[in-house]
Amino acid sequence: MKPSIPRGTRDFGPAEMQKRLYILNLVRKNFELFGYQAIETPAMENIGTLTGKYGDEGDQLIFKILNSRIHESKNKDLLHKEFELSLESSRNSEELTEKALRYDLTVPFARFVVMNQHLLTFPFKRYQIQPVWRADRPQKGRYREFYQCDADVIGSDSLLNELDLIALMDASFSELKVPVVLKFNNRKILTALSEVIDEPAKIIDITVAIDKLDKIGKEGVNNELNEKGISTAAIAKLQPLLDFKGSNLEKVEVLRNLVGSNATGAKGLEEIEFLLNNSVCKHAALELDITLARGLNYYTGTIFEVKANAGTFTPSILGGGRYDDLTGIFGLPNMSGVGISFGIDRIYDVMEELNLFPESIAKTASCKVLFTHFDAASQYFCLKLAASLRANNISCEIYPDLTKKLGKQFDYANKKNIPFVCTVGSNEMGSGQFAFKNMGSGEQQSLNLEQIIDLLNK
RNA sequence: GUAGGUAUAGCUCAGUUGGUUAGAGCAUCGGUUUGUGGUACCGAGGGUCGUGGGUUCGAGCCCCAUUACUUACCCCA
Repeated sequence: MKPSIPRGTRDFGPAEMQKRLYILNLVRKNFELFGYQAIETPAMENIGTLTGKYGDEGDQLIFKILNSRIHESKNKDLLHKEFELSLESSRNSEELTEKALRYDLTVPFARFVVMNQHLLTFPFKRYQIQPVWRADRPQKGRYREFYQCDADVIGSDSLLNELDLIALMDASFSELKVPVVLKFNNRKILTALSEVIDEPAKIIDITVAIDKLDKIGKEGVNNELNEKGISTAAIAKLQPLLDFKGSNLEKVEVLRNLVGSNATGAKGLEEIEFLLNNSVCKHAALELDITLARGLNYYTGTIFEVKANAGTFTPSILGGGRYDDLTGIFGLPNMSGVGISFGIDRIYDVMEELNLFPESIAKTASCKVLFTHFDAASQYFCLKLAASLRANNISCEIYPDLTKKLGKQFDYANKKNIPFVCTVGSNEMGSGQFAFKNMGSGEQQSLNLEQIIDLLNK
């Protein structure tokens, strides 16, 4: 059988993992630096936990898991009916599928908070680094299995949390040396907008259309609004938003004219101004993007999106925002939360594109010393030497196969970037002086075990 | 769902208007070198040319279908 893996999934070899871990460890370090604690949740959730949280398009992209042992069902007539119904529409039938792979980490987190509320101290700050799955059509920078690295605070509506997250994003991208634009907006503005133009029911259509402005342009947005049945008068009122270009503060004024009189709009403006006045970005370019909307349904306040600036390749590498009532659906109301999600797979792609990985990563060796030998006796002797090195916290390995060819064993060390080779034969076993070679310089000396340990611990 | 591109050795790819036994580099194994790697030289193994059909005296190459992968749109990390 020809080996293959499902489309949109990838294997990661040692070289790639070195680079992935570089990003991952840096992000994890910053999460902990800012006081977030690790949690994990299962790869699969009950399907009802996930559906309805991501918008119609999002729901279509959830990977569903077929119930096991349906062939043993006692009610096959019902199964036949459910299957036929599911051919007609995208409804979920729990008879056929009651579990699904998680689509993001935020919704499982909300579920976790509700189930574990008696154990948690609020405001609760958690981080979570796990894969998620989306039944998307893969293409450049888009995978069906990818990692999200989430940091969320729940149980606090203070805007200090937003400021802290901005600092966290700024520090992380600065350390990774990835050039970014940190865009933000506030869903309250979009809510107010839909009220001001008398189309409150169309808020999602409006936000989705506006979000596409930089891709399809003003006319494209207007066409889409028109197709969604938004009135001409309402579209006319939106034009100042689509036309405007200028500084962050000038954008605030445009918004004030548009939605300042609306109570929700005024609140949104207040929040935006607070973030503009108090956030500190040393690396990222902070930009109020009044057309940023984001597809996920659960956001209600601040929304974040970070775009990498890698020439023509400018994928969105982080998303996030505030959700006021995500736990309400699970029976715990009044729990405002805010969080962000680093997309490390795309960060990896950007860093590869811009050559941002430190060179030292490529040279990382599997261990420090390789023991080479000639026969079973000398190989066995290496076991004791290896144990001594490891007891001194020096990583090492013994060439596992028996071969008379030293060259082959040296070649192995060379290919694995192992910096030192210690050769053990009958002479060495007798004298306790080992042939110890530095693979970089080619220099070789005769040392006893103690001298080797001293040299490597320097 | 819509539209393009690709499919030849383990990997990356050549392969002329259709012509005899389908090639290269890398990788693997062996040798030059039976106690020393990177460089060099010599040699070996490894392919039903994605699959099925068609055109032709003759198909890796042309035509049709099909599958997989990939890119763009939609949406998103």
